[in-house]
Amino acid sequence: MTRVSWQAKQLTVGELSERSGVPASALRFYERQGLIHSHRTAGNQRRYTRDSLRRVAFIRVSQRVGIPLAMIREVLGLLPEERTPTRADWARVSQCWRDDLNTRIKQLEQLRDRLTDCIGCGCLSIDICTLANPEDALGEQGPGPRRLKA
Amino acid sequence: MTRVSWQAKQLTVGELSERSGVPASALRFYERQGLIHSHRTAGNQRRYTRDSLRRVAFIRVSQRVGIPLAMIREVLGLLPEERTPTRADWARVSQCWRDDLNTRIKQLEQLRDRLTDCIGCGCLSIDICTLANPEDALGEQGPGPRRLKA
DNA sequence: CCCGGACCTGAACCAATGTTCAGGTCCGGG
DNA sequence: CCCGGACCTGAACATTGGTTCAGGTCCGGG
Repeated sequence: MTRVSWQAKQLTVGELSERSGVPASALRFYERQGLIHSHRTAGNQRRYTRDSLRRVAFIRVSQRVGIPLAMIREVLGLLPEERTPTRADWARVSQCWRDDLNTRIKQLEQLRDRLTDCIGCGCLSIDICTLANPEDALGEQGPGPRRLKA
Repeated sequence: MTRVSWQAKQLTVGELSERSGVPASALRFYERQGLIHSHRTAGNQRRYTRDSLRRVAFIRVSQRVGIPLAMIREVLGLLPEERTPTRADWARVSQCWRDDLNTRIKQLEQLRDRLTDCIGCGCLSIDICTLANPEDALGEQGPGPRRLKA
């Protein structure tokens, strides 16, 4: 049981892909975007440490919440470099989404509660209705697709 | 007060844009995509009837909920042709999003409740965690950007 | 009747999020 | 040592939801 010989198995792209359910092309893309990292074998092939699994999982979960990759990259940047992140690290990072998540939930609930009223009652005539004029809450953010704003 | 002379004022793109807060370019885009309709003056300029305001409002609200335009177009197709939609019509149509909205809210709540647990406790090691493997609920839908799935 | 501002069209472009492909390299089991 | 499957890169393409631009037309107030 020598320390050195027992290295946690490094994963190839294919393996990480299969384990995470994320296509290898997407993994390479995430890497180009700086969301995950790998080191290379002598033959220039990617090898991932096991915590990449958790990073990838975090990415997908975050995307489900509707967070764009750029923002995910930012909070992933909060994880310690050169040290395998602990549970506390992950908890701290995932805490980042809680407020966002709560805000989103509240917005959707408001929307649900007002949708029928608003559209049904005729106040969806713009100008008045906060549903149709949410600029205050959302603000302009420049061009490009906007996922949860619009 | 002749019937014919009193026509509800038709809106130009610029007016509809200003009233709705939606850029004229977007309105033309929606029209190309079949989400709104106009008729033309002799000089080929667009004129919108007033209920376009409500259509546009509905589109924006729906987008806020995260519905893609294609789906919005479909439910707008449920509105009566050649008759100004009544409140009941609108209510019926907006009913379409309620289930979706409730589902989304439930998913987000679940996500919020499990996020810290899951990531914090280490079960975000994929394979096991329903957060990271939501295929059952979401399913594959082909290529391209996926907004709320991912 | 004229002029400037609003409007028209089609094409090109943007950004996010990936996928696909061509052409070439690596690696491990027999 | 060899072969087929996995991997590499860079470029091109896809999709959603628009914006911007060039080049030309319309329309209404003076």
